[in-house]
Parts: sequence; structure tokens; C-alpha cells
Amino acid sequence: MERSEQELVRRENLQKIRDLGIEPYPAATFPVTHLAADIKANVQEDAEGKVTNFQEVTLAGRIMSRRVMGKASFANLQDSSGRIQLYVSRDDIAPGEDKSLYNDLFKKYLDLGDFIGVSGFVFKTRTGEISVHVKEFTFLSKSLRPLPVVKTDDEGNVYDAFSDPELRYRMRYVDLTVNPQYKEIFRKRSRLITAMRSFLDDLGLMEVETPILQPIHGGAAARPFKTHHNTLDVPMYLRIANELYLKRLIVAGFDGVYEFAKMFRNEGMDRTHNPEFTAVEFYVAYKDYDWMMTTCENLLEHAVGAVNDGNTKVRVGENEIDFKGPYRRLTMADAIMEYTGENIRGADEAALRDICKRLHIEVDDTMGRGKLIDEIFGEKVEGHLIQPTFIIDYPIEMSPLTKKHRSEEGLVERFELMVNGKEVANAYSELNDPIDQRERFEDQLKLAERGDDEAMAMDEDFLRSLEYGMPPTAGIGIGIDRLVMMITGQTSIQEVLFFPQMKPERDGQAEADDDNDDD
RNA sequence: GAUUCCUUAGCUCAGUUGGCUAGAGCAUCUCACUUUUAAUGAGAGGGUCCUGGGUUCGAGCCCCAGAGGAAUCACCA
Repeated sequence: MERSEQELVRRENLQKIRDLGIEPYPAATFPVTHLAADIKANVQEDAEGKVTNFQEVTLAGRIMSRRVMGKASFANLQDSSGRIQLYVSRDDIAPGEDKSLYNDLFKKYLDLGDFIGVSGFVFKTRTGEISVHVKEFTFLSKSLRPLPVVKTDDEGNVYDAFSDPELRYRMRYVDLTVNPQYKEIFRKRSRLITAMRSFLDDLGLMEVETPILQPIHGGAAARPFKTHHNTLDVPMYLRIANELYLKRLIVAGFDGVYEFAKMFRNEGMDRTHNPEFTAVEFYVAYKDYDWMMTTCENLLEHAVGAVNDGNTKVRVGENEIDFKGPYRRLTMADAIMEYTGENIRGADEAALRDICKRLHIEVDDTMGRGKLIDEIFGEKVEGHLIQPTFIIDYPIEMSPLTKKHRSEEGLVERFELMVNGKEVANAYSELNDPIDQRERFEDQLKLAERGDDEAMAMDEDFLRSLEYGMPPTAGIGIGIDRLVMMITGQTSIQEVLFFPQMKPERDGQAEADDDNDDD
């Protein structure tokens, strides 16, 4: 493999460090005592501006810039919290006759991106920069590739930004090193999940894990990834949902379960879809979808607040969205009435086709009543729902796992939470009548025969579990990635995933394309 | 899947109607310098112009095909 001049120089420097008798990849624990950001935030000074605390600190991180001026140097050290300036003078780190630690190691063999550890005291330079006056300096790890050097001036102008999305996503380690501002997105993601988990724990639910490799892909309408188990010699699918397994656990006698689950869908990729994504689903016995709406409001208000220092408002593009409950509740029919003026209550399939025609919505023959309503909603309503809004009471045809509405014929007890024009959560009073459930699966099979490739497959074991009896149950799924996008103001799902799916890098392809046909 | 645009040094980018040896800043290398700050001064090196064809006396530039990427649309309960 061809190496650039800079990579060759770094390999030479690596050898020269060894020649000095210094191990460039030492094994021992390095006793870090402080983080850059903590020092900068908590520094104290006396009346003359002299720093009075942090007189013995030890930090470690990458060297991100170095300005040598003869026998003294300035450098920036970046640790997990941020950057701090180092002041390194020759006679401090190399007090004896041998000045090689400074003249050779620090000035010549140290490259940008190398990890070092330093000990010293905190002071302020003439220009007022909080800095560490280094007394001891330890080499911790060599970087053999040059990092992009991104600089920002006092006015916030960024120079030589490492901004190519492809390179950023392919080499996230480089991205987050030189663009540490993006770390905040992932910290928020982590805090959001932590807050949700503690909310669900406090609710008395139990965190569980269910199979990712499934013999039947159920619980959602989507194309799966197919694989094969060699010993069993059977096809397996990566789960498109975990819903049917969580309900089996309600049958089993757990009153409340939740799972943060990776889902896999073999569909298109764009800025709101990644082939694998994360959802949290939870199911609670003896509750209904009304209870779940209130719980969902409380959960999101709590979680968004926890991420945003108590503030439930987030800005997404033009819009400010407030996750403080209660949220507006609007039936599907009323929502369509409000945004199109069309009345879908009691409309049969032919009437719905007429409505679609009037609204200039393209439909095809495979679409049943439920799908037609979904098209109208998706085309004409969804995008208008900016503030958190519960859309409730869906047509039965598009909800094969949902209990029939307690009072409205042809509807089911289902809601979706719409935020910023996108679906964020989907929930229902779970269908627990096994005979009804079997009929719904059979209806799905008919849709499949009609050509609907998203129709659900029959799951006999799931039906068997329902036949043993499942208590009335409310369940919900909440898409974590899209929620993180909203609370971090990102418009692309790739920005909230550490390692979004990418096409293979050049050279690494040539795999045969085998079809992932199901059934 | 469709349309449009993009791919030039480690990074960010110029590159004229098609014309000498393809440029700049940062990074790298050499020398000088003990409180500097995106960028100290002086000097030097560094290129598969995405790939493969074609047109031409001559291609980074024009044409064809391909790869990768971005945006918009379609699809995605």
C-alpha cells in the first residue's frame, strides 16, 4: 500500500522515539486527575489575576496544535471534555543536561494527533488563556495518520473544515476527533435513552431482551433481511419488530415489559431511514390506549427535559416544538376533515377512491380501504402536524394487531404521535382476542394475495399464546432515532447514528447479489 | 428507482475558449525564535486531476460508460 509522505514521516518518528528508549505505546495506567473543561470552568484567581487552584493537575489527550518558539512552546491538548492550552518550556520538562525530551521528542517526533499525558500547574498567559504549565510530559500513543486540521478563529469562522459527509460517516473516529461539537448529539442521545429507561423502571416495568433472529418476521409491515442458520438448516430473519415477543411475555405473566431494540428493515435509505434503527417498545397489562397517551406524554416530557436541562422546547429548522404535555388528540377522520374538508367516516372503498381522485392522490388496485385512508393522511395531513399531536382511532384494515374500538364500528383503538410532520410513536390497545387476531391475519393474507407486499405474515405460535389468554394490554413503540433528530435539531438520521449504513468502500465489493425474497 | 449537481495534494478549495513542468492556504520537512493563538519569519518537498474508453497535434477541462457521494422527488403501516 502506498503511503503518503506524512505517514512515512510519522513512522520514522515512531522509530526515533523507540531509539530514544521511550515506548511509544506504553501499557501502564496513566493517572489522569482532571479534564480540560473542568479546569476551564472552575479556575479561580486572586486579585492580581493569578490562578490559585489546580496547582497539581494531570491530563491526557491528543495534541491538536503546536506552536514552537525556540526553548518554549504552546500546544493544544484535546481530551474527552474539550481542549486546553499547554505551555511547555525546555528546561522544565528536561531540567538536566540532556535536552532530548524537548529538542527531539517534543519538537520533532511528536505529531499532531499523538496522545500524551502531562502534569503541571494551571496559570493564565499574558493574553488571558487558561493554560497548563507542563512540568512532566509522558508519551502515550503515536498517531500514524495525519488528522485534518480544523481551525476556528475568534469570530467563529471555521477553516479547512472536515465536512464531507461521506468521509465523516465512514471515519466517524476522525469526525468526532476533529469536530468534537458533534459529540454533543451522541451525548444527548445517550442521556435521552437513560432518562427513558429510568422513567420506565420507575413505572415498574422490566427491561427484557427478545430474539433478533426470528423464524417469522412479524409485528410490522416491512421487508426483512433474510439469513440462514446452518445447523438448523432453516431460513431466519432479522427482526422488523419485537412486538409479538413482548406480548408473549405479557401472556407469560409479566405486567409490564420494555425493550430498547434494534430493528432491521430491508428498504430504501435516505436521510430519515437507516436499514437498522432503534425503537423502544413497552407493553403494560390492564391498561388501554388512553392510559398510554398520558404515559407517552409524561415520558417524552420527562425525557426531553432531562436532555435539555429542564427545557421541553426544541428547535427544529423553522419550528419550535414543545414536548410539554398534554398533546392535542385528534381522530384520523377529524384530522382528514380538518386538512382536506373530506369526510371519510363511513366511506367505502369506492368512495375513498373518489376522494383520492379529488385530492390528486395516486392510488393503485392493490390498495384496500385502510391503505387508501393512510395515503390520504400521509399526503395531505401528516406534514401539517408540527406540535406533538396524537392521531387516534385508525381504520381496522391498517391495524391487524389492534383491538377493535370499544364504541366506533370499523375503527381500532390505536394512536400515532406525530411531531414535526413525522411519526414518532405508534401505540394501541393490544388485540388479545385470539379468534379476532386469527381473522385479522387471514385478512392480511388476502391483502398479500392481492399484491400488498407489506402485509403481515401469519404467526401460529403467537396465536397459540393468545389462545392461552393475554390480559388487556396497552403497547407502544417509539422511534429513538427520529426523536434524537428532533431534540438535537438534525435533519438527517446519519447525524444521530455513530455508524450509519454506507455503500461499501471501493474495492470491498463484488459480493454476489442474492435476493431477499420472503415467504 | 428518477432527476440535477459533485469527485483536483493529508484537509479545505482554485483551475480561463482545450495549450508550456496543474496552483493556493493549512498540514509536512529544514533553519531561526522562552508567554503565542485559525495564520511567527525564511526556504523546501508533496498529485492515479475518481476509474476505463473516445475525440484532438494536445484533455483536469469536451463526449461515452462505470464507481462513489450530495440534494430533490418516489418508495418506506
